Amino acid sequence: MTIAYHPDIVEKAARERWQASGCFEVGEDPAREKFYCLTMFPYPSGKLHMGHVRVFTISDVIARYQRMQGRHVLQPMGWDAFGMPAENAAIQRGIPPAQWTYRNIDDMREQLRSLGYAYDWSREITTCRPEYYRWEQWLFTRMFAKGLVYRKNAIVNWDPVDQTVLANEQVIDGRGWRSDAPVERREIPQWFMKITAYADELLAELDSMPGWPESVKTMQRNWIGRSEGVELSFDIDGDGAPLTVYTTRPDTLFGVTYMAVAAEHPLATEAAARDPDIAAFIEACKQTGAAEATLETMEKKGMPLGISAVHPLTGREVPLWVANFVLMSYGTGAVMAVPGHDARDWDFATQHGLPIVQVIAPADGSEIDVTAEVYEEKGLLVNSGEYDGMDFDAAFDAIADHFEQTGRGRRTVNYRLRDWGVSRQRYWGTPIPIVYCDDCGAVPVPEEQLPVVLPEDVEFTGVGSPLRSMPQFYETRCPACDGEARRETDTFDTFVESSWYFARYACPDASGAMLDERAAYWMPVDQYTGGVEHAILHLLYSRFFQRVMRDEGLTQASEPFTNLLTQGMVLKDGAKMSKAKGNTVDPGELIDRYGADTVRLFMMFAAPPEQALEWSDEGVQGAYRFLKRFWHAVQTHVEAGEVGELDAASLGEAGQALRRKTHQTIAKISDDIGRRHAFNTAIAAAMELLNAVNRFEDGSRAGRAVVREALETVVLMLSPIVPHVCDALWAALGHEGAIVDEPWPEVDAAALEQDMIELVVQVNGRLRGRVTTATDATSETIVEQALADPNVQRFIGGKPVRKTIVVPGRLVNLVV
RNA sequence: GCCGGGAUGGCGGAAUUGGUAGACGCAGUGGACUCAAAAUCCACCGGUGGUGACACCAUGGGGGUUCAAGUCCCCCUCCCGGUACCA
Repeated sequence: MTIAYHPDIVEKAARERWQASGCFEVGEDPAREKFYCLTMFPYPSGKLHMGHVRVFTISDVIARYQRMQGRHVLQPMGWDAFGMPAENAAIQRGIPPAQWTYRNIDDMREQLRSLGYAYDWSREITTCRPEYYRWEQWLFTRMFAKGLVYRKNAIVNWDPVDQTVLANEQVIDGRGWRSDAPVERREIPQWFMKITAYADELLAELDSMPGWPESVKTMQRNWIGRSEGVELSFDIDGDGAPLTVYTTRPDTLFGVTYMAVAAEHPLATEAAARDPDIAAFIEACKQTGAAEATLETMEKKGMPLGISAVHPLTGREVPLWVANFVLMSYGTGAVMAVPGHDARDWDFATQHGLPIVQVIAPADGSEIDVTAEVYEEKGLLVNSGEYDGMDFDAAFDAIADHFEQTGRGRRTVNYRLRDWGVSRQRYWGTPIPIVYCDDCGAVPVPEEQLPVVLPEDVEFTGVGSPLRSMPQFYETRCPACDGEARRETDTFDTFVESSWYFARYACPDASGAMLDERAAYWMPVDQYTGGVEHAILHLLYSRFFQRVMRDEGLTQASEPFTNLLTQGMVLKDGAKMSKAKGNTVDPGELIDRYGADTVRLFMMFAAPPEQALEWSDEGVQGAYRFLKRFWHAVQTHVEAGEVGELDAASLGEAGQALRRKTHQTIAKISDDIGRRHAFNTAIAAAMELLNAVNRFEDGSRAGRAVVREALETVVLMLSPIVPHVCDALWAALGHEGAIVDEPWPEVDAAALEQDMIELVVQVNGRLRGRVTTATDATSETIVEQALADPNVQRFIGGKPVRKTIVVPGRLVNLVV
């Protein structure tokens, strides 16, 4: 009687064994090759969701696989614990954010344990703890000293009813999510980090990061958006100061028919003082959210300011407009408009009846009509005076030279990337360590006074930050002059915590420094896994912080993550699983019913990791069914008794075939997991091998030896994916040591050898037959055999064969 | 709007470097076992025609390159992610 598969018993035993041996808790071992495997840490929202299970399982499979490859593997876990949901929960349920967060962490840690991840729990990090964020505050003061942070006004979404700043997410169709009042753009002073100081390095290094997906690198390049252009100034009629604009297309300068400035531009403000209609328009521009998607998709509107600029080359006057699509935060807040050769300018000119002139002609001499359709390609200059006939490069240089020589402009490199605004007018975050003094200004909190501790026991009403009504928090003395002073009540963007946590896992208990020498051993992260939604912000900020820490002498590496895997979302009924849509599946319930291995197996089998995964209850049952078959196959094999020595030389044809399949599968799965991260096809290959074992009928001692090799191979290779059941099956196969300490199986090249091979025969590229030939057959022999096939002859139909193509090991194509 | 990604049977997906489209699994159909059901096992399983061997059609839509295209190029549609205060 075989023992039945009881996942609850098997999984509990395996986890107890791992815990007792402490096999996943690692110190630093310079003699061994390290492998730092990291998952983007979760926000403790309350319960583990399927998206978490997916990303953690992917990472765990890689960690366990690398361990079997002999590497010294670190896989830590922690909590991105600050953030808005805790404040929302506090408003809705009257629980202080800290209490809500710590409770969630405890719940989620238990759920994570039930999934059997190979974590080093001794390194757990929680970002809302003062012992963590004090180093973030410390680094900020270091950056302050180096001039890498500064304060300036920036635009926020303002809810005029709730009297509070709104996140973009809280603005729904231009209205506050709670008050339903139309939001306003408002300028307030905020702290910025100079990420642009590293823009060139962040961009250049992308070229030498082969371990990152091209798509992510492309997105980051576009986000940084380095452009080479010219800043040039237009005189304003009357005697105002000249208006400076930035353009990447100085070759189109003669096509300027109007200029446009942002609503916040000083020239617009001046005009508004004269003209109430303009004032009203600017006011209307401010009645909209600050998100880029909102600004770029809204209808393009504008008004003439009633003043003109003087074209610096032609001397002609061009009208000056204020327009809602010009961004104050990019370039100079003003643009020269070339409607003939810029799509946005073209739309605006068409709408407002502004002239459109052609100044670029296609290099191939074809005719275009820019009044009918915009032409944005580079070409040859026309209607451009002395520059006529020049191409883009020649015109760029000639015009840039002219402006530099006359002192009216200069070549400039511009970035789309903006400095990182880190101030948040929220409570549940890291306090920004600044004190404001009437005499000394903004003074950073000295190191010995850190951390500035966030009070956790607060009354949370949702109207403004509680810190602003806590004099015991904000009343302080100036660190410079000891006079009366006021603490900053804004907190950091939560992206700040997640921009350096990966390094802190190396030394989570270091009390005297942000990082110590252990970081030199573990950094950089070898494999980083997380959602593609973080492709730009989190990953760019982390690359920035890594460099700031490097320049502070805390770590050597410039890049924090050597290899990056961005996994897709978990969908159900075609939509992302979310509480709002009510289509969530609770991992806990499934683990109770089928066990963690079934959930892990389904997650890894249902789709490749980068792709969106469609949830399927039936698919989970299929995974469970496979594990039962797997279990049964090993148990029946073990019960059949003793197994002989494997004698590869004397095997029959069927035995040889099964051995070949076993070793082909080792090669396939090693490549699938190790190189391609194609866990779904790795599992499919394991299933195929198990199917082959089940079909294999030789019950002799020699036959059972081949079966044993196949089964041990499958158990070893599936152990990163379904570690609990493999732990039990490895023991069932008579091994005393734990499977987590076993090395990955190796391919026996001799087992792969084959005398005969089947080739496909095509006629004119279409499949017409198959031939079996010797593996080393010559092209002539293969073609001869192919021509002997009657169906092939039928399609040749007596016509002469014009060409034969032989693809070794695959096919032969006869062209007639 | 802009940037990135995606679309293959009834469903999830496979096809790794341009070389047999549909591996593996799910669902379904038929059968075995059973008093019965569940579980398990076996067989079939893209569409059309054909008893069949086979043939034709088929990888979101349209065009192109090639002996050969799901894969490369051009154009288009729809869906997803990001868009700087969601994490």
